[in-house]
Amino acid sequence: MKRMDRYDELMSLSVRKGFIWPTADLYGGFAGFYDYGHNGALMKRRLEDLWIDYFLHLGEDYYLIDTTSILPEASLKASGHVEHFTDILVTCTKCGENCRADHLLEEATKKSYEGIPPQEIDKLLAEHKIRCPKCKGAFAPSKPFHMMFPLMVGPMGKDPAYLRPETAQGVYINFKREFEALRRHLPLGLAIVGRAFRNEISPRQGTYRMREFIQAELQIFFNPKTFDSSIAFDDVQSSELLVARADKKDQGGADRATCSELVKSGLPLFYVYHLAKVQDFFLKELAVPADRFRFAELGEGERAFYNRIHFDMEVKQDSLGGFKEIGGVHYRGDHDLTGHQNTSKVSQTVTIDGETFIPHVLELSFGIDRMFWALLDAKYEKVKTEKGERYVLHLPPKIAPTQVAVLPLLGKDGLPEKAMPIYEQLAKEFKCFYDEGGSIGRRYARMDEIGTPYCVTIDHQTLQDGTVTIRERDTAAQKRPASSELGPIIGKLLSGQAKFESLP
RNA sequence: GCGGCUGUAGUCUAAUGGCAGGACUUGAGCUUCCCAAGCUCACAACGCGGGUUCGAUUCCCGCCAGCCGCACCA
Repeated sequence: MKRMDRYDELMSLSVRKGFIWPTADLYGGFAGFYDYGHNGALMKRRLEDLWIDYFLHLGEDYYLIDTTSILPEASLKASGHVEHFTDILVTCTKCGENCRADHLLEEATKKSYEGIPPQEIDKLLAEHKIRCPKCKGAFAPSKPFHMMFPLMVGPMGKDPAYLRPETAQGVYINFKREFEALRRHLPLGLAIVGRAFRNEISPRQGTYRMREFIQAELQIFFNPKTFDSSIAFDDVQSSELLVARADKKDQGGADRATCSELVKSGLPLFYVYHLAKVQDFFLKELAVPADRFRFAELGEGERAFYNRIHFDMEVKQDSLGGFKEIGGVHYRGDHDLTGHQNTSKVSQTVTIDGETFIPHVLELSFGIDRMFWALLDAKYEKVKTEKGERYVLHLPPKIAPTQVAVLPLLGKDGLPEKAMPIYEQLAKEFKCFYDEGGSIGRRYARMDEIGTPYCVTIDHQTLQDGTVTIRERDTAAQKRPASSELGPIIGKLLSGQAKFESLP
């Protein structure tokens, strides 16, 4: 299927069924912003909960914290964002072309102008006689373009601040507090699931590049000399990872390499271990097909200067034209804590077993909205039937917005009266949907399309012996337990403790 | 941000300088003993603003949004 056809198909599902749509589309939309509807909000919440449950169990001292979306300028100066998250743009007075001033200077002089002060730019451009690369026109005075949204806080607006461009800084500036509160243990994991904001020049491709988006990030603080020895590497050493090294990732696919092989190739043991855990999350928890997942290594010139090692998680999405980044695993060294120590003048060193050092950071960073969309792309399937075709959203049961539907086979003969108490009972425990309108096939199809994993049907036999049918979404197979056992059965099916085919 | 294309019910689409039509969906009812069956009825749209015109969904301009290409994405 062509990319846009698939994209339109998914966006149509999203809009029709209450997953996601453009913010303020009542007013024509708002580029780079999306709202979640009732199914989308539930699914997103479940995805976040699954992420939290999985990643906080990677270590003993791993916790969720929650920090503000607005940060004072000083903290973002220390992180480098005020300086490096700004592009100096110059506009051609003749053809209107926008260019990055530092790139023009670098091209002309072959020197780096990373983070050059804006007031220097115009002078330098004039000195080197740089003109528009397209039409040779002259440039208007340069303007800084800030990827961060600036705010003026307080009644006089005198306190400069920004909407956070990433959640990570909330963790770094709270590290010392949590290190004390959690009684000076390393490794220490601190996670945030929350919103981040970037004033993208050109938001495109739906939820792929948004101006307000949700990150799930785990920052692991550790002693680089001892971290490897605390890792249970035996658990993963023979696991195969799907990896595209920097020189090969343009070819589109991925190679399989065991964790041991990757360590032999020079990657740190702790780093490979966490790659394995991240891959398990995608393949086992989210059930992304193996041929749609890979780690893509970022080479020297592609990664930020402070990232010593950087692999992105990528999921192949037909709606976006191939493998697209969902998140990254970044070994950031002591860059962040050192930066905050230098600016705040508060020591970020720790002393453990007589050794004093600044902890290193391994960052596991995920875009929730991107994962959300990738799941729709990977799981929404057109299925041919005898009479035509229908759509099934094969979401993992843990992520499905509605978990079970209760459906009387007919809207008469006392079946609704029998079904209602069953629904009320299940609704105490699960997100449960009741529907008695229209043919049973139509109601199954409706549930299939929003990914409801199980449907319970009340028929005439129920009136006689109290049994009901449970129908599984992906196979349409049915089982027939007593209605009194439904609660425990569905609970086990949803949590993965029981398999449908092994039900009696 | 630049250039090109586009914008009609929830979705997909038709036509038109003079009452905007259909299909699917949705809702109500009938029917129906397990996978979008059938019948009846109903709800529901010209992205926003301005201009030309007796009259604009249609032509023109601006804006917004989407797509493609470029640029951008520490």
